[in-house]
Amino acid sequence: MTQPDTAPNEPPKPKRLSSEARRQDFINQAIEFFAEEGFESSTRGLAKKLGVTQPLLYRYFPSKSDLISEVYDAVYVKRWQPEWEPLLRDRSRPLADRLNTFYNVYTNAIFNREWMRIFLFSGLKGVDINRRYMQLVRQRILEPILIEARVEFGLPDIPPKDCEVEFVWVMHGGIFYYGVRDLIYESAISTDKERVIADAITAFMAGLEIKLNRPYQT
Amino acid sequence: MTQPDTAPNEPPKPKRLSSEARRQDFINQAIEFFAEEGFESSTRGLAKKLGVTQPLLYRYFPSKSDLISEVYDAVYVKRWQPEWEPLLRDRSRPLADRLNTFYNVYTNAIFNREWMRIFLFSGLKGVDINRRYMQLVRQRILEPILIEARVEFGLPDIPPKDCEVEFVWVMHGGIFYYGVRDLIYESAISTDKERVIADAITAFMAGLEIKLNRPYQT
DNA sequence: AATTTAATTTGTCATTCGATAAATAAGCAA
DNA sequence: TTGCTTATTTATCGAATGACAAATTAAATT
Repeated sequence: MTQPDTAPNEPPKPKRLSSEARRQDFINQAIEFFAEEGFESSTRGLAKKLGVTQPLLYRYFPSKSDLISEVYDAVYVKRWQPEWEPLLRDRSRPLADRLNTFYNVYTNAIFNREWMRIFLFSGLKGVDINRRYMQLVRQRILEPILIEARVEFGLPDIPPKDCEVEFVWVMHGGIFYYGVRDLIYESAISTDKERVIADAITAFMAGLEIKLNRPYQT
Repeated sequence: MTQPDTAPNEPPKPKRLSSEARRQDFINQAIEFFAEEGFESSTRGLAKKLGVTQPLLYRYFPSKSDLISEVYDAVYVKRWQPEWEPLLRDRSRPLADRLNTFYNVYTNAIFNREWMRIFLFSGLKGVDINRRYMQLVRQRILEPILIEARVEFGLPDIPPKDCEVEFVWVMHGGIFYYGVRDLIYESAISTDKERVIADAITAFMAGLEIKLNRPYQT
């Protein structure tokens, strides 16, 4: 159980975390705290959760809103995986397969209580990073899906129409809202996430084929 | 422009609203206020919007949380229309038609900034009325849709399976999330609500037919 | 061990919060 | 008008809030 504090001739293990590591620890716990209590909750409540006094927070963050910005950054930016887009664009596999894989890994990243609640809280606050996230989803996920679909259906490679993007959004939103029901409202019925995703994609692909093959509609 | 205050031999028009009418006016403005600012916002801010002083609120409502309960009631309960369910069950029309009509009138009722924001705020607070609303949607909308679908597809009339309800939830949630994007995130692309709904229902019906005709899957 | 540096706490501030009591103003009935 | 009732404001309480300065403790360095 016990480990030597340090090997011979090595620098002694610091008893404290580095300033940066401690800061990160504060941010991680702040994610949990604000996700549960909302961003209006007090810095004293957070300090209590951290086991420190409230003024200490101001040693690590200039203000409450700076701390909140770091929380946003840790949740929105750092949990986004760049490999998601190439996964969707891998034409060696049928699009339905790619969609199933993608939505399983994507929801593995975002279907947790902290992420979901922070997303909803920040959306209600109307913060800019929320808007940027929605644009990221559109550009890196939804529009690539439409481009891949046109290729798979043998249709000409023209840019997606707005109402087509909207159609992908509805599928995406349906899956997303399943996560909201599961993790926020705790009212999901089936917890078989893979099955829910597979069914949503089946309907989406069927609907998309109908939709894309009606060129006379705007 | 000017009107006589009262006709002869009629009781004089009261210069003040009745106590109950004033109370209702306060509730209606409180809906706007809390929808925009969140339930954590101060009673002083609300009083300012009402053009009265803050202690006056305590003449009409015993406490802030009582006022909030009245807001919930006005939004969740009083805006629910009982005729929605019979509309879905009207077998003289094809189910896809009924779904289109229903989702157009349903979204007319709930796709407004106040309703949406109050729903999201209360969901994050985990209040009981939110849970009850989700059950209402399931029992009065989603399960009836599944029953009607089985009839239309000529399938035996057995109770809906959980994963089937989940499938309807995903369609419902996709449409709902379109409203969230439009009214909360203000990131909706197309504002042609009817079209978005029609496309969602096309995909849903196609997917549902596939799903219900695979009896060997649980 | 002595000294320096960084981490943390104590104490406190001005402001804002929900709520109450008492004073005032406005409408109504006689 | 006069008196009564209700509506509204003024003044205030205690608690909680974000933030700051100074004092204290603990670790690291010499």
